[in-house]
Amino acid sequence: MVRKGGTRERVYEYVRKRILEGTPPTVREVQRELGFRAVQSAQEHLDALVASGRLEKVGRVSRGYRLPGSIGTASFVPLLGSVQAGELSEAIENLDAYVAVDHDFGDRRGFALRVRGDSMIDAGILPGDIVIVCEQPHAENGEVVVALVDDEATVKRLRIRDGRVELHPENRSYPVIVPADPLRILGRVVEVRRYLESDIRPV
Amino acid sequence: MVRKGGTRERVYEYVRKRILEGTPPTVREVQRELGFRAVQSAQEHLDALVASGRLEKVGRVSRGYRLPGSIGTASFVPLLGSVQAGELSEAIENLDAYVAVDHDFGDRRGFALRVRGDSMIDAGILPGDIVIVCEQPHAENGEVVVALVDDEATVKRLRIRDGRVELHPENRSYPVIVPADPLRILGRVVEVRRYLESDIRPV
DNA sequence: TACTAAATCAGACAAATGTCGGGTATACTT
DNA sequence: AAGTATACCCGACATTTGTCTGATTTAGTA
Repeated sequence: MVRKGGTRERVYEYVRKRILEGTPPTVREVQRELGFRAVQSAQEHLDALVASGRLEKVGRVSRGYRLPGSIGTASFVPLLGSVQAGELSEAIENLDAYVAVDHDFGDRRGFALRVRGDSMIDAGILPGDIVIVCEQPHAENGEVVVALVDDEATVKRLRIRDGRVELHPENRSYPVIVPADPLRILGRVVEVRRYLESDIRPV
Repeated sequence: MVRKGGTRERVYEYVRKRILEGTPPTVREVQRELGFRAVQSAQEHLDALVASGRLEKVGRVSRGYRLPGSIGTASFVPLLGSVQAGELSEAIENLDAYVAVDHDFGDRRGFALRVRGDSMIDAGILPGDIVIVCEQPHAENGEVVVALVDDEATVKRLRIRDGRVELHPENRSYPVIVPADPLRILGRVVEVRRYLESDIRPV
């Protein structure tokens, strides 16, 4: 036996690579890749990897191996061109473009929004950028949020001064917004993206 | 038969949903979901969807349905904390963090790099931002590139003036870099990202 | 009505696939 | 020497899965 200690690692590396590529391998594909003459050899390595928590397994279905903790399972969130009034759900329903995210939204939903205007340019958020948003009705002081102002979604930094809620643009040319009505927050921005060349490819 | 015209669409929606969730369905899973009493019913819808180009199929393996054009098949690129000298390949080998991208790199490889310094701040690239890079040895005038300067990777905009190559920061506090030796370009920046809260989750 | 095309169903087969019981060899421990 | 754990192998079985042939139903049309 020339290489013994490294076999387990090679199995893991191969499975991980296949999962990240989008197609978890079958047990026999692992067997062939590693050169085992018995299925059981691959199976035992996989079992051991699952037992040690480095892999997870969903039922006894084919290609059922995953990376733990939903890691590596990129999800897609809908890209909304614009959001108006309270039609967030409807806007999400009708959209046909998605962007891949590796963010974990937990119980909440996520969506993406294309930024209009340069009111956040000093925060490095340029017109045309895409923000990834975690849908939630509340946010804390200092967080960048998507809020409804005049029935249109806008990206601003939330400030709370003396118990009063303000929306601060990060551009000296724009005024601070002090909402008269209770502010409707659509979500909190968790990521900013800029595609420098290719368009977003609709999924 | 109450709903007939919509069945094809329902099959497509289901398959797409499953693919985006990371696990393409088997033919019989489609059958069960749609309530068909025959496998063939699901099979024919799938064949039709493939024939019309709305789905793609890889060989006669299980769970072999994909969205066309590698769309929806998010891949992961390695996140490099720093790149020095010519050790790009080695740096990629050793990394343990990945970020999900929906960019299509074609034949080329992609990687991600954390930006140091504020030399590109006027281009909306802040310190700590992550750039997604398409590995390529050449770039065109005006493109943002990752290049080796003093054996360290740096992000700058490439300018070609009178046949001379220059690296322009987008921050008036920094000088234009005019490389003495032939410039070594690691790749072209195709995307800029900023995670506002959570750390990158290692994959 | 007769014809046609599409959709669905019925049944089946071969290959792929997950799983299991038991065997062999090696290294290490007691 | 005996025991034990690990890694690997052999053969096999039941499901799952992709695929095929043919029949039935339904809707539309000449």
